[in-house]
Amino acid sequence: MVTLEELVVFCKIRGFVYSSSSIYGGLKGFFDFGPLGVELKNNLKKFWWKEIVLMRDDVFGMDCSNVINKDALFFSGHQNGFQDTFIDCKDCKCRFRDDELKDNICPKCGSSNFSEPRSFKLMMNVNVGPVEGEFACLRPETAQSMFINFKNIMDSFSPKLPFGIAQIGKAYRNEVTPKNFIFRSREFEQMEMEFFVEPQDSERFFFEWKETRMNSWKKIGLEGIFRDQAPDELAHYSKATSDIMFKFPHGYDEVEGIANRGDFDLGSHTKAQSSFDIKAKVIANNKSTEKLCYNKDGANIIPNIIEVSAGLDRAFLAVLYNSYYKDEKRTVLKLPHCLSPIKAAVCSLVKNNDEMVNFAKNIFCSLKNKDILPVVFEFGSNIGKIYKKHDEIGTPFCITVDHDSLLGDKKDTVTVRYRDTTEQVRIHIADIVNFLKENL
RNA sequence: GCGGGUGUAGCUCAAUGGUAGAGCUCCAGCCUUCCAAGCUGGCUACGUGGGUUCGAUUCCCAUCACCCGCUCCA
Repeated sequence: MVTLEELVVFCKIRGFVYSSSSIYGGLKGFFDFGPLGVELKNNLKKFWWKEIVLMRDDVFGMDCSNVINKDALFFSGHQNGFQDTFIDCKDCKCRFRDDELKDNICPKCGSSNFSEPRSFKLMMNVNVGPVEGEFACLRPETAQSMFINFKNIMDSFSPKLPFGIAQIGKAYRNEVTPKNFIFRSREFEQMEMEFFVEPQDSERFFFEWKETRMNSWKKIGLEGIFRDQAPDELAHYSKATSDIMFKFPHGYDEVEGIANRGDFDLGSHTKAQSSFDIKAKVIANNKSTEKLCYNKDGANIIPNIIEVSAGLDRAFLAVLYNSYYKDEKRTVLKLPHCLSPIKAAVCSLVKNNDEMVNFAKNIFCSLKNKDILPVVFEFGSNIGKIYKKHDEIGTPFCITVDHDSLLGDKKDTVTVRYRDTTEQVRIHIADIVNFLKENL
């Protein structure tokens, strides 16, 4: 199997992922997606959006701002949970939260030789407006903006439970240790859906969504395993969480979490909390301006939430890793066709024949006009090299114009080469578009 | 943030206290009827900043990035 190092090099030389700000030495935990990377990423987003929003009639899509009001993160529990002061013992190198230290003596070694207290802020603050000072945060997850838009969706669409709100977007966390390439970074993209249900239905929908999500990944060739979180590792909001894990160079790891969040989120962000029977432990809220409830048979209830939350960058890495195939002869990225960054390459067998090159160029233009995209035009001095390159980046089909295409009984035909088998078939140029539409 | 390791071309790797070589890739040209062919020519590197030294890619320090381990991962 391919190692992470090889995959990082592959991503760089083939234009999938570069480290951010690389000509200035890079920036830890940040990455730039290249021309092929952005196509693959967009294809993953398209696939998810179709599964979660377009093919259902009970999920509303949104695209919320990346900057979020600090109050939202205070009442969500993030502000308190993710800001700590740490002190390091210089003698035994252990780290303690400042509230763990009594009498300035290290519990491990008894030393009192400590570093200065250092504040760890796991959320990224951002200065909003021209006056200096911290006024807002970059969101640490896309979820909160969907919870706090609950009332807006209710007002605009009057949906009946159960229904969902979905969003794809960037989130930011000051991870202490970004690692494993794009697996853990400080700016990342999430694909999240919050599904609002009646409280008594929450367990049923939790299990239903687990199955739905696992099956969805299978459609793009990812075989995952579940890992149910133990009670003591659950996040502060969660009643139950199950992770879907895929194989990575560093082992199986989490790409998506399915969580039963109970009434924590709407309970946290609603006003008039005491007028509801909120089961979760929430912070008393005196700032929210709206009741986030649902009228069921004349009674106002707080809906429960089942969350499906996937890491797009992690899915990207999982797809690359699990599609990467290498033997003595060639490297092939066996991507599902719907994810391939380039759908087809139109090639001229040789480049010192203007008629052949122009013939191929015309096919290339016609494919573009028929919306077969992205498609590229190739005329090198060695057709084998062109095939090799497109095998590596996962292009499903190479369409090649040769001498037979120009005259004789095979005039106006081309060869189509299959990425996965290297087999070729000869088809008439009038059939290319249909062939691709049927096979992509 | 701590401890350990690493840093020479796009990639893989050499050499050297006296300003660096190769293979592959890439670009241009010639040639070529299908899976990294050949020939000719060409571009490109000592992570960054200081220090020691007549002179540093080489020694020292710092910094940045990457890897391993710890802490962390809502």
